[in-house]
Amino acid sequence: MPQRSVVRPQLTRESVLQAALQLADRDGLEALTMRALAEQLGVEAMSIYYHLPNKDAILDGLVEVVFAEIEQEVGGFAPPPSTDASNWAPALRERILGARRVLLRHPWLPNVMNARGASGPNAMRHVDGVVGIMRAGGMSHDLIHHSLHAIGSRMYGYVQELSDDGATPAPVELEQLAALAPHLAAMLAEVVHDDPDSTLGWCDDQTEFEFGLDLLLEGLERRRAAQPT
Amino acid sequence: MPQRSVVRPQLTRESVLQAALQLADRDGLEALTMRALAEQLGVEAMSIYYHLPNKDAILDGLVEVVFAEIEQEVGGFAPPPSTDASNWAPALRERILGARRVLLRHPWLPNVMNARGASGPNAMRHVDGVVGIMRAGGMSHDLIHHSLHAIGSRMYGYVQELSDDGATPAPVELEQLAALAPHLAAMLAEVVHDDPDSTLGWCDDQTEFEFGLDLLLEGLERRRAAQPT
DNA sequence: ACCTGAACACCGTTCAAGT
DNA sequence: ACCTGAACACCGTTCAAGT
Repeated sequence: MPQRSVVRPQLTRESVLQAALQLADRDGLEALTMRALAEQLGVEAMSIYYHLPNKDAILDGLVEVVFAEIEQEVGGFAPPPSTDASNWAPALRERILGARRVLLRHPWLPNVMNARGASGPNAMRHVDGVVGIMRAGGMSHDLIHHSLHAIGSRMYGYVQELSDDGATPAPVELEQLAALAPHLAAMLAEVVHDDPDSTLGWCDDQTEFEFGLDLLLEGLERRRAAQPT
Repeated sequence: MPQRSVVRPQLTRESVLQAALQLADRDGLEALTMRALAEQLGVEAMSIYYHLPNKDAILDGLVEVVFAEIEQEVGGFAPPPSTDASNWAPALRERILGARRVLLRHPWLPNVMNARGASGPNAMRHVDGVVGIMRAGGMSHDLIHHSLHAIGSRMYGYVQELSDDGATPAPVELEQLAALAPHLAAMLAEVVHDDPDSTLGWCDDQTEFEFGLDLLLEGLERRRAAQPT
């Protein structure tokens, strides 16, 4: 007699992730243990493993769930149709502030991304939208690439890097990516093509660091010179 | 007969931190456990607790050890004597790149700072030097304050924020800080004074986020407009 | 197919005990 | 003063077993 299925709906991947999200939002990331999560679900800890292979899979799933929420918040990842050279920056600004509004609801997520990365389809499509906005603004793929590094910590609410893991994608993977994130795939194809040496990690971290740093220093010097004396 | 004191020098706070640094550099942060650290020292795990109260104290100690290394690398935290409005930006650039060179030798440290903060005396004096450079360049305390937020992730090799914990320092603490980090203390005194509402967390995170974001967007727009067509 | 219980190999840490 | 050993309360996870 499946009486208990009346009081406790059904354990699924989705219900586990939903409960994990609530638990982390309420009590923080360190409170998200398999045992605490099971208790919240009214189930034994080991039951979770039937629906998700391990805790890392839960964390990866949470990142994707939140990026789905970001997609809602910004009205879809596609660049606004009217984006051009005159308004790409405000469009990107809105996109990034929208992502930030969501991340402020889940302040523990940047730490998860920092530890586990954010390379699921939703996260990829988010980046794709940002690339699309810059592309519509008339930026070269090379400049877009540098820009992604420069704004990375802002995009993800202060996290490490975009993807040091993002070692050179094999051509096959790049084809798969193109279906999901065409702007991003086009950028990668061009950047990798232009610099074929960079087979292990296609980004020169030092160059990217200095690019972003100089952007900030230039802006600060302008602010300084504009100060009332 | 203290024979073993010949083969194993003496356990001290410093030798524990030195071994912890080596262990983290070699095997990563997740390999730094009390038991593994004890083994590296040729001692039982519990012996460490005689010299340091707990693991958090070890992590805090490591942050300070690395900031001492940064002090060496940049030739002292004091601003170069010749710093003025014409060269403050290159001076700050060198300071930040020097810190980065050290952090690249200890790539696990940003994660420690992210989790534990960096509020020891050496870390404070590092920030003090940065404030001093900007001050010598003729920036107002208010602009310096915004600037610190904007370059925070670069200063610390991509970490969260400067100090959300840095809630309003009590006047007494501020006096103590002045002895260690006079430029920083002067800035805090002025900024807190100007905005007395901000008794809980003297920074408007949203404002600081947008300040840094706009700095980047402006710079990127200039780069875009300068592209060859 | 879905869930459970006992057990294992780890953590950081307390506490009483050794020398 | 300095170090040890056993034990505790946690982790994530394996594996055989239940229904």
